[in-house]
Amino acid sequence: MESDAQLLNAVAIVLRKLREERNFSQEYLAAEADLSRSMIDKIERRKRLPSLPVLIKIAGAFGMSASELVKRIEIDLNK
Amino acid sequence: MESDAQLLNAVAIVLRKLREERNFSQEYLAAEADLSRSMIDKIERRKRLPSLPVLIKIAGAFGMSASELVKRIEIDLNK
DNA sequence: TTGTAGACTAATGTCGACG
DNA sequence: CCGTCGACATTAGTCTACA
Repeated sequence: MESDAQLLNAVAIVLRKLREERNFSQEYLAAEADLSRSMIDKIERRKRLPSLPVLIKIAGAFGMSASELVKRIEIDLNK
Repeated sequence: MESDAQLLNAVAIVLRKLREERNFSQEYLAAEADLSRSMIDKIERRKRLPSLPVLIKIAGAFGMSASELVKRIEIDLNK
């Protein structure tokens, strides 16, 4: 099953890293991405996996493309 | 909302194109990606948007990375 | 500012069937 | 081989509240 746990982990780590690099609060990021803070929080705590539209929104909030964001997740997955 | 309809459309088009390029049947692709044929069918007919794990599985079945697959979707979105 | 959680709605994904 | 669909289970995502 290639373990969703690993994926949850990678997404959480990448998201938090990007957010902290930019000194974004969860609330600010949520507003920029047009998401609830609850969602950001849950992704970072590995309680939820973002859907494709959410990935795109988050990538947009970070000023990058969704494929770039996914690439970072894949890189983290292979560690 | 950046319209989910456009996204549904782009994903459907990219998936079908890749599948037909490789002469994969829906059933074969579903087996390779460890998904139901129903899911492949629904994505191609814009009834469902794939989640991140599903995107990764489909990309794997096509022998490409998820970021590469997402990139193709983004390219199609910008047309 | 973040972690946590409950209750809820919406969407995803499966199985099985039929044409 | 594909389009379609209903019933169902699972997961994503929101809102609210509290430490």
